[in-house]
Amino acid sequence: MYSKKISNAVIKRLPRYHRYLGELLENQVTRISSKELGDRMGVTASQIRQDLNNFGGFGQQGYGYKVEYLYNEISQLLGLGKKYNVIVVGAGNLGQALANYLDFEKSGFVIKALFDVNPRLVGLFVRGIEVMDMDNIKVFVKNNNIDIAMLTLPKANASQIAVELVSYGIKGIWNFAPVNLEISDDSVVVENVHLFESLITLAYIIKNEEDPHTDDMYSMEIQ
Amino acid sequence: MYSKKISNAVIKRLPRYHRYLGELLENQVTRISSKELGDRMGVTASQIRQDLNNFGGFGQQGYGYKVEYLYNEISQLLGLGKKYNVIVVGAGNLGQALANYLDFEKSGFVIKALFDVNPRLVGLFVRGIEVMDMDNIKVFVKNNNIDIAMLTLPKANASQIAVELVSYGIKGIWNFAPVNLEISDDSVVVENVHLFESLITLAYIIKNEEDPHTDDMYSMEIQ
DNA sequence: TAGATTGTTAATCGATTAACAATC
DNA sequence: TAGATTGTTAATCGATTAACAATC
Repeated sequence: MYSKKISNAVIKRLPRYHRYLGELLENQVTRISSKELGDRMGVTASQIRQDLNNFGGFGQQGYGYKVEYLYNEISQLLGLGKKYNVIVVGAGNLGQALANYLDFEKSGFVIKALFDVNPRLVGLFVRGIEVMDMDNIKVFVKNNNIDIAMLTLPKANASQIAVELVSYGIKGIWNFAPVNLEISDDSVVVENVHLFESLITLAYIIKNEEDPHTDDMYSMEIQ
Repeated sequence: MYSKKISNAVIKRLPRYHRYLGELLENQVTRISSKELGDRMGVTASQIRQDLNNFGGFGQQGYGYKVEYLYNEISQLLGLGKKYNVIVVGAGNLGQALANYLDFEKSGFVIKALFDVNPRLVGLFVRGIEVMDMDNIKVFVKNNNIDIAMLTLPKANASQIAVELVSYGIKGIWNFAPVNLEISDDSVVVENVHLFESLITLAYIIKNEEDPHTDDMYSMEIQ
């Protein structure tokens, strides 16, 4: 069966369509054209139609798109409604913040445990979820069918632990450590969130907008 | 004076070059060719040379690049070494995690205060930094020359507060709220960090790699 | 039916890669 | 000098936008 490759650019836009459609739904909007949705989102109608047609024809000529139907279709595409078992590796501030973020749970990302090497943290409970010693991670991942690890470790340990996690059968790593994980195994998906680089980029653009030598040439479009 | 527009794609790669060069420096590597740097980073030598030549010729023919020199030049380009006054707006888990992240301070992003509406949080100190009542934000921003606001508010309040901050003269907003801030004012730069969308994207790719109907067609390249 | 808007093909634009003369 | 590798121009590739026939 042939199916064409979906570009990463398109995939990254899907959650955003989903979010906007969710808002329309909340506001009792029942139908929308690609033109109007594009105007609201700040993208072209063409792009929306091209993107959606990677996955199928969800609209009707002369009418537009049914908001609820399209919302549900995109939910399906994204796999929302599926349940993912998650661990948080590194129970510092960021790890705890992630564990406390309830919206993940609502969307099917169920956090099963946190892990840390720090004995002061081990045994604590964050929102009812236990912080376990890193030594237990292997057994835990294997016994609890863990799909995704949220990695909030310091740079020094991140790569090694990531490789271990992959060997225990984890399917995805959401990486907050400031390293690019080098994992040869193709069965794992890595998504890097380099917060620091994001902040530096922001500062760079501020700096150059202020700079009187340069024209106003950096757009504020981002993400 | 003419200067050509630097594309966003290039700007977003600069911090990554900076990071790799920093690591080379730590390992006492003194020179590197675009070929070897590209191999390490997983990009083409061409891309590195093209990117750098947006800003000037930093290398020498037949030799390559001096690591320390190039590192310093990119630091300069990015404005590292400059000092930015920062506030964290929303002192929940994520806000506190950001305030605790020392690496920001090291790089010149000095957090001056946190703000929250929750009276339980107001008056607390996070790493010696006071959590203040949101009512004080206007005066504080104006009196303390605040450059950047890290916004970790719930969706409902984010847009309104963002608009206010802009009116108080803030230059950049690092937005963690799951909304696209609509700010017409061109003098402010917004960088959105939509963590939830990032996680959904990860899950989507996992799902489709597993799915036996589709070939292995989603690359694990990300960011 | 007439008007609107899709799905889809074609044109454009921009970013990446390749090639190579310049030169250290 | 000969070899290596840059800076830069040209070619390719992919993503975005425009156009329009199909059709609700």
